[in-house]
Amino acid sequence: MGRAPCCDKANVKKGPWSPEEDAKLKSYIEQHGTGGNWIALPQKIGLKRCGKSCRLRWLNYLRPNIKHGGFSEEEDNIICSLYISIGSRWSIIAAQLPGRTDNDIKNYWNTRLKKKLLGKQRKEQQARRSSGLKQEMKRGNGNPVVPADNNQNPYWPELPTLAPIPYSNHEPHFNDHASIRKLLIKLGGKFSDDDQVSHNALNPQFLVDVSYTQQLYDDQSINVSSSAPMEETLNNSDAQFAQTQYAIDGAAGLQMLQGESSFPAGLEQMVGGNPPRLEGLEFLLGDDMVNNRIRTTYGTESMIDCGEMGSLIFPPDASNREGIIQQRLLQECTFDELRYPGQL
DNA sequence: AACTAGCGCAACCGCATAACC
DNA sequence: AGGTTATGCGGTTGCGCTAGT
Repeated sequence: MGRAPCCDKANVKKGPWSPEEDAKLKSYIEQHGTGGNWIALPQKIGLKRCGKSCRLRWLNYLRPNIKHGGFSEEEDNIICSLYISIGSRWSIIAAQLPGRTDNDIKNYWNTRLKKKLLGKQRKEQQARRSSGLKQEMKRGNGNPVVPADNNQNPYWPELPTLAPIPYSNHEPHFNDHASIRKLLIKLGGKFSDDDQVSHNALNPQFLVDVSYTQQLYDDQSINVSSSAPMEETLNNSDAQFAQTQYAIDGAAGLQMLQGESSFPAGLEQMVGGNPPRLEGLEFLLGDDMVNNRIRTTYGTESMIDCGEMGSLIFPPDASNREGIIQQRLLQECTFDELRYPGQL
């Protein structure tokens, strides 16, 4: 037996929403909320729409503070970084971009950003090829080849260094402990009272102080401890999440270490726990990268080695910093010191 | 001016999972 | 514990607009 349909398809209107329908839905939700039941909502308002459709319309279009179009370079950057780290998990990516919906980001990526990066990549490849050719000609080599450069990823476009995202204090998400906790649990998954933060903590490739995220969250520190239970840390309002460290293992974390990104540290959990989807990213990562993604296995699915991802994403000088970073982390230096070397 | 191809976006579909009974 | 229902999410589709011919 198949699954019961969520609504009576015959009596449900489809297609674009009229301004009247929008107004009905908006005013009702603004006055009464969703009532926790989207399926019943259209009947209450007298809309001939499926509950799912109402929910989508509200979330993607009618909800207050929704931004449409006009993506900034910074937003592009964040989307790219996150896409590489976690794949097409649009809702999580959207959560890092206030006012953006998953649908919007998905559309933007599929229709523009991918092409934009592809264009950049082609330009760079061309430039590299021609400069290599010139060098070989200078040396008098009659059979020029494109120079092999293991440190430099030819597929990653140069992206400007990110400034911190100016999160609004009025943004509803992440400005309370419960939301942060929810996010981190969602991202990291398994936190029990006895648990260390994650398996990453047992093998702390990277440890960073995440005090930087304070700026993002209305001055409420989220300092997640690798030595204290996650739950306890998140519940500890008195200590205001006392200065601790958080294990980072993966592209997103490394990126943060190197000051190239500005999304919350909790995301690294996902990088470690969920293999990034690289299919279709050949233009960014190169065919070899995508095809030979078997490095570390998580169950039956393979994922790419995060260290390799790191060197892919960062320019050569940045990846050389890895050793220094690890040394410094051993000395328990803070993330801010890494981000702003010599400035603190 | 008419036609067409490509693009961008809103909306739909179906699956996975959470929540409830 | 197992079945049912609601919700959330990512992939896909279809339509309207625009630029090119």
